[in-house]
Amino acid sequence: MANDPIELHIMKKIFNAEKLFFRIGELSSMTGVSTRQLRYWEQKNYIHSIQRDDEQSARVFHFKEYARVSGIKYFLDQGYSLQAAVKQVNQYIDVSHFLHKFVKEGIKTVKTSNNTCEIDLGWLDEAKTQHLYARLEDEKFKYYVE
DNA sequence: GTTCTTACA
DNA sequence: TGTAAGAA
Repeated sequence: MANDPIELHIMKKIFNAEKLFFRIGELSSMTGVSTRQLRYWEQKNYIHSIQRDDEQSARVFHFKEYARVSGIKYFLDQGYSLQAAVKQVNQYIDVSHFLHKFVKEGIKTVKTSNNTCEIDLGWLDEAKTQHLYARLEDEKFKYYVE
């Protein structure tokens, strides 16, 4: 069974981050950002919570907001203004989207056995005559065309 | 007990 | 941005 290819959509089901939600108190203790700040940042449209039934009900934040808040907090601690910190975080989130897209589309199948790994990176050419593979050898990835 | 808004420092 | 109030 160890040689069965790993399917990425199964991994996504095993760890489905889309289902993670937090209330303001949790998000605050997770990030070290006060609830007062979180409410203010949301009012400024720097972060967003999920649609509420009415303005009096508790905010609910998606896990992606945890990454955003943590990022803003990081750059704030580095001395950036709140505005500049948000701008920095937006750039990093853009990069993370590109990387996610790259992994999602670029990795076809993964085979593993005994601490080795082979990743099928798909067709190398338009004519689809050659596949590009990455293999783990001696703790390092090497690339092959076959 | 937690979160909400509003208001003041 | 922190803190305190009273309500939900």
